Amino acid sequence: MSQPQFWTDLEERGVIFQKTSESMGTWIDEQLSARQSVKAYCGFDPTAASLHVGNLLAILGLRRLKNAGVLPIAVVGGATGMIGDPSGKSQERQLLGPDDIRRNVEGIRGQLERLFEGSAGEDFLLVNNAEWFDGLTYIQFLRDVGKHFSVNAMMAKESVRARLEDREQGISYTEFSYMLLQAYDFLHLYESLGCQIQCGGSDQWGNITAGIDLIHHKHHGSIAHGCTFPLLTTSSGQKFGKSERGAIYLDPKRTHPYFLFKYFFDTSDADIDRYLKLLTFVSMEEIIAIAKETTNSPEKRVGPKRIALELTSIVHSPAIALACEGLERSMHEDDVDSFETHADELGLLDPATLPTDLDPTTLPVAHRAWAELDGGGLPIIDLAVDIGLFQSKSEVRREIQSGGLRVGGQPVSDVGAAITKESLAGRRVVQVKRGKRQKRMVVFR
RNA sequence: GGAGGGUUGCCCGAGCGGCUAAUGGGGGCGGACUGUAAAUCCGCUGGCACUGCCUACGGGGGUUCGAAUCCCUCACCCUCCA
Repeated sequence: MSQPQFWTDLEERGVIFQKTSESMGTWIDEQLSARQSVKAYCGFDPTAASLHVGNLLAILGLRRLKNAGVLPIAVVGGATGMIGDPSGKSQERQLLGPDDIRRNVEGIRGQLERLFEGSAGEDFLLVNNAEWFDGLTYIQFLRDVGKHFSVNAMMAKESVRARLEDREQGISYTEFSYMLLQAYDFLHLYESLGCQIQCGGSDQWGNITAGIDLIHHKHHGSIAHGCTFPLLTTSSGQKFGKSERGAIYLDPKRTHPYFLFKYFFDTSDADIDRYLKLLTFVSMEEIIAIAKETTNSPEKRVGPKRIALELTSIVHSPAIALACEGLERSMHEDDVDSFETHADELGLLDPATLPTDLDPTTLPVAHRAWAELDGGGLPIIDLAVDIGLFQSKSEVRREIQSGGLRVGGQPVSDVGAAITKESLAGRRVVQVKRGKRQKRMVVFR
């Protein structure tokens, strides 16, 4: 039997890593053609009040299904988040309190509405599994759910086995029980909403199949499907979505949009194709064209630029994406006028509109008082540390000695050099650059 | 309960009385090359008031002119026996 177009596209892009059935796509198609509603859910851990780029693949995966006519359900693990999923974790997890979780769930809601381009309750559903776990007693749970699981089978699951074999870490009974909770989520969604599909990261496979087994046990002849998305890594083996500064959040109050833009803009050639396929809605034809363009004239950097633009648009907005691109170009070319325009668009120019609570070292701009240039001027060695480009003055000295520090495009050769009003030649902005990539615009006012 | 082994810089891992801010590898940063990519080669990689001083080899104490290196003690981890 032939696969429907949308499913073929998913497979071609490599979005589907594992699936419970070869005919999953066809089944979805049949249901939709018969005007049956199809629902698919994916769980999100409320470990922080914001999602991060590591969650994007799953969210966009759900959105692809949504585009095909499936109703997405995002399950926020308000209850299970209090337990901690052992999958993919080598350490026992720290437990979150109910207040933290409640706050985190609220933060995530808004982000999902933006990413699903709709409102919760209509275009997609957002549920918190605390709703059905809070009233459930332990005894009830063991009778209704626990009875259907064999410990022997549970111990064979990869997520558990890895921890059993690790004598240093081990696994607590709490985390061992996690898969039952997630299985129950699926059962509950099946019974209450008729949800028949669960998807998630590839580390969720064991939990997903546990849920399907539970549904089959409770409802003979029922149909439930599951699929996983591939584990996204960078070609250099780094964990996707982690910068040296930590996780990259979708919340602009935690991670400035420009930082997110830059993260994707720095994508290496080897990852371009995969990222375009998995993280954007750019068509396959266009992806092939971009690959060709990258081979022919790599200096245009159409691939990385496209990835950065697409993702910044999806996460924030097309206008912000364009401003980021403009800012990046002006930073690269050290074009002060253009920099001021774009920095202003992003609220980076005026200290009053500057996003607060952000790690200043992740921002492309630093603000200093004009008066600091009085007298002998502002010593570069001090400034370079203050704006977070270096951790110590010794580092700056070494950098100067190896010729990697530039101010206003000019290499600094003297360790004792200072910036003065005269050296700025009437300007109020100057670029301080460490090597080729780390740079910051210093604005004096 | 008994017997051993271990804890070194961001990570791994040498050193086992002075020549050790501490070999080597990884990572990170810079330079060359290039396309704001990757690979490769070269250099740097505790701090400061930087030809010097301070801090550092799990914590504390001691021996010694001098200890990461020897002794005592506390904490944590591992292995074997019961």
